[in-house]
Amino acid sequence: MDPILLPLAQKILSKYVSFTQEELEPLLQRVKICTLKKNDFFIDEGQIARSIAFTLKGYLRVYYNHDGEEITRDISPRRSFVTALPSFVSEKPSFEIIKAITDCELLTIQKKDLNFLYDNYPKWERFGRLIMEEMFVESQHRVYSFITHTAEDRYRMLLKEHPDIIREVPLKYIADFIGIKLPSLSRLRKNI
Amino acid sequence: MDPILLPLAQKILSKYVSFTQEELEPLLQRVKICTLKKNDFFIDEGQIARSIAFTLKGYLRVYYNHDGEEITRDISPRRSFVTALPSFVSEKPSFEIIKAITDCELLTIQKKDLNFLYDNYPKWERFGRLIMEEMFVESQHRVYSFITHTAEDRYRMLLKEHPDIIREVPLKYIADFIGIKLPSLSRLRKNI
DNA sequence: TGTTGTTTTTAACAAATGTTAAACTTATTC
DNA sequence: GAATAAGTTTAACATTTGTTAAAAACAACA
Repeated sequence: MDPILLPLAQKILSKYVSFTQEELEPLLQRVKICTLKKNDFFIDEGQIARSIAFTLKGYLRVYYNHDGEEITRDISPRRSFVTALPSFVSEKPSFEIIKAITDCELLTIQKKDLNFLYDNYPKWERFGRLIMEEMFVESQHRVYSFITHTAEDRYRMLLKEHPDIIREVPLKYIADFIGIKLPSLSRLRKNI
Repeated sequence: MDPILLPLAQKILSKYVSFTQEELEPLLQRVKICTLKKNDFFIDEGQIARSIAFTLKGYLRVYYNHDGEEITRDISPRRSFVTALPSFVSEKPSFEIIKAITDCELLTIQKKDLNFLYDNYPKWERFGRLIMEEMFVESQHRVYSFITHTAEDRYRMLLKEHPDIIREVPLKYIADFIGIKLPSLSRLRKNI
């Protein structure tokens, strides 16, 4: 295990539950660093999502095929947890596809290893619950943004909260992410 | 504690984690039945969301005030978990308001009691995690529906999955829920 | 440098949704 | 049951977004 991971893991995790160095051991033994080249798949369609990733570098795109079109649901910012959750939870083939937009560096853990942690360490189960709560709140926030705001508002918000995404991710994916088509996004950008 | 609750609780919960009668005791001691009249608040703006509800009868609406308008994010179907999660998680005043659309009967549990269960029974912590995972998947599903489908599709889907909601909930809330204004919804309905 | 492929913008027209206000329908209340 | 309130539809017009295809800008690479 890369020794550089210890302080990193402590920093990331301390937001949710504080772990001693010892308590982190079971995680550090199970976590792997995974690098992806641009356009590599983290999870392909029909695969079962057996692991969850935390992004260290680069951007992933979560999308699915619908009537021959790729519909992008999410663009992972740095330092966020990513998986095809419906497949991860149900252990059924994934309709969602996760692909590297740029070269990526990820921390990953297998579901079976995560379950081992859940089964044997209550603190890790708690961590899992808190992560899910946070992701759920974030997802609700996104639902609000569709109901409350115009596409232009959503673009401005993204620009403000994740300027790095707008710099580094092709606009066609960003258009999808804010729920409009590419030419409409181009139009908006003229007013900004 | 109402003795009718035991089989009910077992049925609801067994979907996630199976509990023996004994294991259910700590929950049953803490859960309360709460009835609301139409237009009563379950959580009002500025209040801290100290409890979570499970709907037995009736419909709740989750909304917030934005520029003098009420923006409805969610209409709770029967048998679902409802709270103002950002406030519930952070213990800060809620911007979300939860109000009874019809007379309601709810099962509720206080956050402090839930935390007691989490702290003392690993099975309950697991239950909490699984619920959050499910709610998160459901919320992602909703994000997809905004990105992928037209307002008409969303209305048809609601009609198919929750015809009871369309029967019993005023259309102005439903319009909000599917992300359009009331007159637009009326127009759609003509084609259906 | 030139070539190729990708990304982004633009334009013209079509379709969907918003806005406002009035008319209509259905509940509720006295 | 008349009066009032609440909920829904309609219409006319404004605005936003979609669709398609072409042009322009940019990047990657031989």
